[in-house]
Amino acid sequence: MALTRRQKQVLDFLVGFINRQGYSPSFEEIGGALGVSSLATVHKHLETLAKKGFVRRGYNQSRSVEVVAVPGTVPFAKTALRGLGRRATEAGAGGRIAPSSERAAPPLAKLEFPLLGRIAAGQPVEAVPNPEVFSLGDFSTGKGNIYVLRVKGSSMVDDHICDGDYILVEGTDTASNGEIVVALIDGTDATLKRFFREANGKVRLQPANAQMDALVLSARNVKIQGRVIGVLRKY
Amino acid sequence: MALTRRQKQVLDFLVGFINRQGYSPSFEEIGGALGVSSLATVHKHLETLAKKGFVRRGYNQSRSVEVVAVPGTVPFAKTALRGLGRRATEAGAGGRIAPSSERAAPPLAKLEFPLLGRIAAGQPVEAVPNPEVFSLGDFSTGKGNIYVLRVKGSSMVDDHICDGDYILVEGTDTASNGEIVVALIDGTDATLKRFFREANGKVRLQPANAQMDALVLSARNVKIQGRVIGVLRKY
DNA sequence: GCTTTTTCGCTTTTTATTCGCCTATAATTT
DNA sequence: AAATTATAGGCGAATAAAAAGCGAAAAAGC
Repeated sequence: MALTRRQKQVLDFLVGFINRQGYSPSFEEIGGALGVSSLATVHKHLETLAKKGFVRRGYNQSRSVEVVAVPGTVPFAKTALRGLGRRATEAGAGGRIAPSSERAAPPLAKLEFPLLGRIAAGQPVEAVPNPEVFSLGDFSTGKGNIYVLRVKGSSMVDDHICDGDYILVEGTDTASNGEIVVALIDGTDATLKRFFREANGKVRLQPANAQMDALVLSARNVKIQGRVIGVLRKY
Repeated sequence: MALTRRQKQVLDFLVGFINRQGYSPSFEEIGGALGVSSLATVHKHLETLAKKGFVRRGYNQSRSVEVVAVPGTVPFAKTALRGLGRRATEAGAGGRIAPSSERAAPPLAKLEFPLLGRIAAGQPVEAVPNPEVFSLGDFSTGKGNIYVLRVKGSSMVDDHICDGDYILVEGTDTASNGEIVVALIDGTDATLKRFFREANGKVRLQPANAQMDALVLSARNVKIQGRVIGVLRKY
């Protein structure tokens, strides 16, 4: 069943609120956010959303709204199938990734978004016939433990990795030439650089920043901690 | 059954609108976009599309159009059920096309990764005590529909958005000065630029690329389709 | 006792339906 | 060839229904 504009606005607010706060808003908060002064109206909206199956809540229970579905991509193809098969590997291989697994999962973190097409100059974005789905699962390589780091500093700007960006790192202790790695120097300093193996047991850690010089070090002083498999940026 | 040119135009508009807004357009909006002034005509188009099986909607229900098929699209069951575990049964109950709204509860797999800390030069990465998690849900703003586009071309490189990157877009028809937007020019060309409102009803669409010039256009020729809220890159 | 949700009428706004009529174009019949 | 019929596309206006809104009072939960 489809949503009206207003219903979609309500649902969007719920998703956002719950994702940010970790709990459901009260009727008054919902009304406030949407410019609705009557709780009756809010109530009606929630009932409709529940009837349509996007939301679930307990009768007479405060702040009990859970979002159970989000209207997705138009001609439902391939959705929801990506990135799931590999989970087991990732969870099992890791071990040292911290307690995130013990945390209660939020009712619905929106993990996937429709990939509608390409943007440049040319066709309108309308009418992409077969939207795929983009999800964080697409980053899983199946090879190692994956974690996120926040980038500080601008040693990789020329590679378009900026201060404040998040990098997705796959834990590994080896790397190929040219890969961007998280490396530990002398067991104490972690750094983000491009990795190159040089002659006679040396490695070169090359920043992507014209202002900075490469580090050439003896291989035994450098421990690869992981390689960068993705970049995420929030505005 | 095949579509006429006009019918295809209507369907294309519906697909685009629903993907971008997350809800169905009203008859008036459809008419407006296609240059049709009579609601009767819109109504007739939707009836034909429904009769031909491309669209489904409820009698007398506002904004209830759902697109169930797009010519050139392989139906869900044929493409998707390949090499999957329990998800297959869950998602494809009966093998029919599941309308997005009926999609079952959120995938339990949590596509979240621990946010271990900051990387620059300093502490080793291991030792961060209390990792937060990073998930795509963090991008939900609560304000609009979110979708992903793939970037083609380098009009935004100076803002570190590169060819091949994915951008997360929040569907909206307004924007503030300086925001990166997806804009539709003259109803035909979609483009990615920074948005600035100029004097006397003009807007400036500013690429972030020293080689390119800004476009200054009359506001009515520019339709904002969304604003960029994030960037994703895979290596 | 205090906060939050439910329910009741009732009003307004938004949106869909339907009716009659018009014009092209393509296909069929005379 | 001319006349006829069918079909797609179109117009505007009247009508009807669903969606969205209000305030206040009752009920339920903590």
